[in-house]
Amino acid sequence: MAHDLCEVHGLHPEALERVQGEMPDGQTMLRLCDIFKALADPTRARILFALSREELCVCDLASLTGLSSSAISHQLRLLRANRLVRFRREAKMAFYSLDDEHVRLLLDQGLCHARE
Amino acid sequence: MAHDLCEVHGLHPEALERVQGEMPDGQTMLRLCDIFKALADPTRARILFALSREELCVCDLASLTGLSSSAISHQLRLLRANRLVRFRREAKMAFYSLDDEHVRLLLDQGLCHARE
DNA sequence: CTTACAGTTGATCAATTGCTCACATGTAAA
DNA sequence: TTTACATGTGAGCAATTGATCAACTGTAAG
Repeated sequence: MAHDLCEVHGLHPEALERVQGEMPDGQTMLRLCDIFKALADPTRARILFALSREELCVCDLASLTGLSSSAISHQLRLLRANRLVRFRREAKMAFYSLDDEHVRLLLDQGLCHARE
Repeated sequence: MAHDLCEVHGLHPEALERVQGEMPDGQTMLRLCDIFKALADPTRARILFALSREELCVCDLASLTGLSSSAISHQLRLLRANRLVRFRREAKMAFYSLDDEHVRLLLDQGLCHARE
């Protein structure tokens, strides 16, 4: 017996208990991952970077990325669902922009790290 | 003709040009996405959060997450490949910790946003 | 040497994901 | 009203991903 004891209790129970106490709850963790997931795709990262500089419509973003406006629309839907972008309608067009200053901060911080 | 003109040139060429000028190059973008990808999974997010508080071994992380040490080892390999964690060997154990203060900042910033 | 065990690794498989395609919606010019 | 066109949406498909399983490695106690 005593098999897998390590994986059940861990080798450093005191340290584990400290970490457990501060660990965010499951829902917060999922929300956190959703935010990072939104930033974790080249297309969406380009979209968000562009919107951090200018308010743009779907066509602009399609042109910028070289993808179809359908593809962009799908991604914007996801970004809207995560409340990372908001939009306003004007005639036929939909103008998108960042919903939150936090997003810009995350992007810039990530870029800073990406460039070492 | 003049079909798809929108998707070729965009509707706001001046704005597009401004954004294009500041857009990070492809390699930087991929690196950026790799970093965010590493943070975009609940298991890895938990691992990174834990390591942001304590130096821990694979067993500890397995116990913390309820996953096999194999699963954890796979994820740590990925995190190592992205230079987000480093480790030192001591007898049979491998102690992991965050490789970079930037990671802790990104995590905390993300959490701040996740909690609104 | 033998055993135990922390850790690593490659194969595999189900689930997720990002795009395309075809079609629907809504607005405005002709 | 007809037409053009910016945008949104559901289905489908190929590629990616995260876990499990079954090995294997290396270290240290007996």
